[in-house]
Amino acid sequence: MSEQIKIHLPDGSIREVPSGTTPLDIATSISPRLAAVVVVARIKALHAAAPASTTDETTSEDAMYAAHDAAAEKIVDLRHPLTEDVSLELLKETDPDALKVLRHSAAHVMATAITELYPEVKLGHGPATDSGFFYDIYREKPFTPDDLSAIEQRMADVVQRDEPFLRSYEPREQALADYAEHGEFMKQHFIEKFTQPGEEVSLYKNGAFTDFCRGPHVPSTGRVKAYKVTTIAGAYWLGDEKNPQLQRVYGTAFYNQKDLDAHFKHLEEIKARDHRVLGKQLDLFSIQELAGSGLIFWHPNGAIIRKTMEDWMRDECLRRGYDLVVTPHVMRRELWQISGHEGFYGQNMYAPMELDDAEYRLKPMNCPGHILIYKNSPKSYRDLPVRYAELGNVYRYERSGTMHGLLRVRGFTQDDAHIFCTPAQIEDEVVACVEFAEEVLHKFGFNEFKVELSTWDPNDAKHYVGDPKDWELAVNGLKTALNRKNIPYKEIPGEAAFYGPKIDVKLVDVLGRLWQLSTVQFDFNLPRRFELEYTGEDGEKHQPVMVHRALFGSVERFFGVLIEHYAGAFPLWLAPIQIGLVPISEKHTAYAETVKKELEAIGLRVTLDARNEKMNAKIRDLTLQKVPFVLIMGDKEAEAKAVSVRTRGKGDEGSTPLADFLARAKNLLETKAATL
RNA sequence: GCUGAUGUAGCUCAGUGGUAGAGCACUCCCUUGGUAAGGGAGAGGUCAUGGGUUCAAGCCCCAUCAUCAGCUCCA
Repeated sequence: MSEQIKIHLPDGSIREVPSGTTPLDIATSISPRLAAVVVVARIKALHAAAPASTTDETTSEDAMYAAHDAAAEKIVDLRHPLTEDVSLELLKETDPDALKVLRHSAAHVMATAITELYPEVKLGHGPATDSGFFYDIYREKPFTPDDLSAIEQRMADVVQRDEPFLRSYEPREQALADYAEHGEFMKQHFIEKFTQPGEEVSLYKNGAFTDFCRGPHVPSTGRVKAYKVTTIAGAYWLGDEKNPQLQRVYGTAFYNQKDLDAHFKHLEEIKARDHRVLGKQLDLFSIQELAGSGLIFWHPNGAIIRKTMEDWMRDECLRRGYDLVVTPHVMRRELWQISGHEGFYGQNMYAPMELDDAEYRLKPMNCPGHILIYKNSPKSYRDLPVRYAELGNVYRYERSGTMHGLLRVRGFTQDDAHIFCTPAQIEDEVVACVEFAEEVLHKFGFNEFKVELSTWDPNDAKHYVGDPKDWELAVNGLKTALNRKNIPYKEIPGEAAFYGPKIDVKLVDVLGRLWQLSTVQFDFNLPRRFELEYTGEDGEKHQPVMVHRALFGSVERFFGVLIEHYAGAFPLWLAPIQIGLVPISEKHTAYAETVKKELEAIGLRVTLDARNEKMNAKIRDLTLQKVPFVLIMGDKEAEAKAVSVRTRGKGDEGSTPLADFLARAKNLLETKAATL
């Protein structure tokens, strides 16, 4: 151990220390105060060979456990002995990586509490998540809310004891035997999966609690200062619904109470933006138990927004060279057999219904309908590309537990289009679709998005139609288009539609959440299945290819995301009530009526609150309805033909001539401004 | 579909086996007001649905439906 190693610190200094020195030693040597606040260390080997990448095809489960070890840069315990030249960064509580470590440690603290309270449980795994941590527990009896608070209280004891997290190693066979003896089938599985025979396995021990774990951890349980056990939910062992279900106990943790409070405040904010909550408050839509779950009723306030969105979309399609079509909701079963939907998508379709001697099925997609229109008359290469667009209502069977407000429903409207073109035209058409998608997102106030390219999984070929050569061609077509637009994208194998690969545009909302909406898909299969043709320049018959695209994706889902993005405070052009009029007393109502007429004349939706109420009450009610402009008028305004303007989010702006306000509103309306 | 929780007035929610409650919203009356709630009165409920236990069920038990948090699956 007399060998010296060099430690490079972030300030550029280099320390020469004996091998085996720990980050904690170094922190202490810098300053004892630093040692007290430091939590973990980030190190990077300076000369070592690149870490051996065991295999490229890691499952998500592998990745979950391998993440730390695979990275050239890694996070280690403060007690981790350093044995080679490294760059070392001591992480304080404020580092995001340090927070992850804390949460992982909090999961151990929770597991400690749980095993103390309920010795009969078997442990699964307990990782940190984006917003906290969980631990999967197997126990015959479900945990009750009382159990959760008992667990939380016991955690306080564990924290109080301030037990150090100590790493140790044990022969694999020994660990396996120990776990087998206690019936810890999940731990056995993890050891078998993540370690090799003959290896030593890594264990972490705090007090009497030991867990198979790669770490790293904070120095001791006392560091877990602010935490909460939040909820419990079922989770399948290894994510497979054929396996037994575990109880996943969720919690979250922070280094201090202030951050924990802020976290819950943030959750409150998210809840206040919840489209289901706002949908009720603003009377936008409802779901009726009598009608069935996953089916949306658009109330007047929601329907007027929808109309505005749809009008814009139709106009935009026409402007971009699409033709509008409308196709039926139910079509004969044979059609769905030919298209392949019955075979590849049947699980998601409503059951067939019998009418006369034929069977019909509700449409889950619009493509076959558009194909029939294409086939209805012969096409020449001069006609291509043919672009059919429809706001088509589709119905898909979703399992009962999966519905979620407007975001996951059984009946919805797709702004669907199918482009029939020659192979040579694909690239231009795909580029045009992606540009159109960008325009849609910008128009509705979303400025950030991410692009994914979903390809097939050749190992799972039975879920897809077509042969590998075509798939490769199609994927390359989409890639070329994306590259031409210089759009960065992430490739995701196994996520393609059954008939072809797709480009998914995921938008990022104002809270940074990702939503899957727009999609552009390539399809060579349906043209083949329906024997589509066009006559080429050479007079011969050729087969067109198809591009499917939906930009809102689902009008329902897009609307749901829009509600959350704007927190219900829609820009003027979309707001159901655009202007609220408040006469100060009843004697000003007549003047308000004349103002209302003038505003309506330029196409504004106006509400006049003529109730027998004080103006403050009226202002409050209109404000809670998130009306963009509230115009208040009394004697002064009536005399001067003016209005007193109250702008949403800004408040009182004082009196202004009515003509000026009309010009301002007109401008916002005509430009469809994304804010106010 | 699975695990757990929840379902009471239009909305938000109290109500631990003995005559269904509050606030807001609604209707009427009084009040006629300068930038987020004026005062009073009234009306409104097969306690999700269907069974069961009990002298007695909103409350306890079973089933179904729906919602919520997850899991799984997807626009």
